[in-house]
Amino acid sequence: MAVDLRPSQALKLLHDFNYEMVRDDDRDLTARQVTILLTVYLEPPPHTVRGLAAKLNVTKPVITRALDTMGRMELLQRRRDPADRRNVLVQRTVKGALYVERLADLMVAKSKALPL
Amino acid sequence: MAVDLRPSQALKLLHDFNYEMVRDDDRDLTARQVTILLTVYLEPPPHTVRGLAAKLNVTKPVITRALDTMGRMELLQRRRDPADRRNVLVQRTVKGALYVERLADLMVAKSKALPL
DNA sequence: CTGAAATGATACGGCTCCGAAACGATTTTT
DNA sequence: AAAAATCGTTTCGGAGCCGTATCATTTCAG
Repeated sequence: MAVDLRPSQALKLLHDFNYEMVRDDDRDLTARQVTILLTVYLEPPPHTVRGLAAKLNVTKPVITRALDTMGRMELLQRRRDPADRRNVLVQRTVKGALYVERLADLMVAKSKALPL
Repeated sequence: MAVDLRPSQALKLLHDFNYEMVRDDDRDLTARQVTILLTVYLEPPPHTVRGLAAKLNVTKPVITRALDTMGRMELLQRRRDPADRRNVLVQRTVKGALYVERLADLMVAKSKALPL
């Protein structure tokens, strides 16, 4: 069955999802950080700093700093590319997988509560 | 028909939506700002600083500053409550309505593109 | 009429993020 | 082997957002 979302439902879903995130977490990820995280978890590897920067249309330092931040949070990890040691490969972590799973569950729960 | 979203679809929707927002706008709203904006546009008035702060579980200055920022962007506007001049009523604007409409359209478009 | 309560705004110091530019390490080209 | 190119990081000054504490205005209670 296709996902058929009306504009009013889309807005309510967006609101309810953000509302829950804002209420729960003291400090949450920026839109850029979420996009980086989900890109790494949803799209096929490898993910490099340069590749992510080009894909998201941001500068390289933005990626580096986002990796610093989300690395501290253990949501992502860096690893040198053994083939070309100039590259840094961005990889998933257990904690990151759980975080992404929580995002998915929250979206699903909020979508189920939408009015017909 | 109910909105039936699987976890993998939810994540892709979240990713695609954020991706587009990040790529388009140089500077985007924070999760808190989005939540404030959608609360004002989706829930029945009146909306006061104190009421929004309590609802979102944030401090009052957070709301004041968000109103400063989104007021400059003309997405929301302040108005003194004539009945009780201590209150500030947060109201919609034409520009804000267009912005919210754009959010809805983007969500709908991305949901239509989801795999079955 | 005066003091307390309520409301939103402001001041402050701290933290994070930003883009541009410069930098060190590594690889590729000449 | 030297020079050029590539990649990610760091540095810099600037801007935004944070929570706490305080402030001015307005309303309400005694």
